[in-house]
Amino acid sequence: MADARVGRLASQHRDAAEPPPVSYGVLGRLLGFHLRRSQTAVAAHVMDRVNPEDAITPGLFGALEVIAANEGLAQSDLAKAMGVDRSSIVKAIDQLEARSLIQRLPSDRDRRRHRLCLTPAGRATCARLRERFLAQEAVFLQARLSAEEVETLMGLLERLHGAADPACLA
Amino acid sequence: MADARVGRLASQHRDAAEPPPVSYGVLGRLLGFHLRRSQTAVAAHVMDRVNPEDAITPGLFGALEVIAANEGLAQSDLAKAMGVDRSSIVKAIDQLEARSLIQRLPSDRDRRRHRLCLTPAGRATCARLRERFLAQEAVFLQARLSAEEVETLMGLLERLHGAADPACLA
DNA sequence: TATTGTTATACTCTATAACTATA
DNA sequence: TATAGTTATAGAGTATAACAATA
Repeated sequence: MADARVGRLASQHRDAAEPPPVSYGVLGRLLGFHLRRSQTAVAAHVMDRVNPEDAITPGLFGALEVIAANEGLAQSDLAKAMGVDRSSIVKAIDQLEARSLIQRLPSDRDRRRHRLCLTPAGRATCARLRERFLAQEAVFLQARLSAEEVETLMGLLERLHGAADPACLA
Repeated sequence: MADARVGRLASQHRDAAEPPPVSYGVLGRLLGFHLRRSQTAVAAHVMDRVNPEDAITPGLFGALEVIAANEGLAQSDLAKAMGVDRSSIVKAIDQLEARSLIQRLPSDRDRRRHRLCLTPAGRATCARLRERFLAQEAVFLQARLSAEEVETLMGLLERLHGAADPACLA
């Protein structure tokens, strides 16, 4: 998902109106279209500036951050929080563990469960990435929206999906 | 799961709060997170009610709609409009053509190009899907936001990505 | 030389189903 | 029986690189 299209639109071989005035039809009135394009644009911007050092994806950082905010949670809980099947989490956990950012620790209450915990290195990396993601999103957003508009947008999106953060108050 | 018999199993680790109060940490302040969750939620809602009859995806409908709004455009133009590589479009076009919704017609100006055009059936299907997508998005949105808030949201997202519709005025 | 469509290939993300070990 | 983690597998969706035909 590199999406590094910073390249030029080289075709200058025609006269005046080069860019084909393609119409999006009804897509301009479909929220799903705008959501997808916006999500892609933000992810591409952040990935282009965060990835080089850490080779991390937004999804992988999301998992790391949720583990950091809920140390000791089980993989099933993480999957539920991320809105994916528990089988889809395994490889992500594998990657984070292979980088020594997290550990699967045994639970003594229930020997089926793995308690997901950050390593000291994981805590440091997570803290660094957290600032990186916040900072780079800010760069992207500040070029396009006012601070107030960003707040409005966040609030509307939060109401759109149900995955708000009831425990974020703590 | 209808948890009718609470007395038996419910006491282990399900004492007071049934849903694990997982915190999302900083994700709640990251627009990328909210965009992804919202996009997934809208797509799932629409897919669940549009798909059964037509077996179409938002992406496939998007391609169909752009072709409908720009009949005769080339595959490269469609790819550019959709924001993907031209090689990624081929299979989508194949599918739409296999369902007899569109045709690849030869261009007499440039024999490398294929002019993408809808069949009569494609025009009918596109019109039907267009209403379906609009209607089902409306169902989803009306349960969550006011009409004014939807307008605000659309406007903000449109400014977030650059893929606005300059020709949508027509 | 550059562009269009195409193919081969690979990689990511995701889901389903089945397995195991626990509970 | 039900749950937690895992594996195998499959299917979208995307990208890169190379190719033939054409410009």
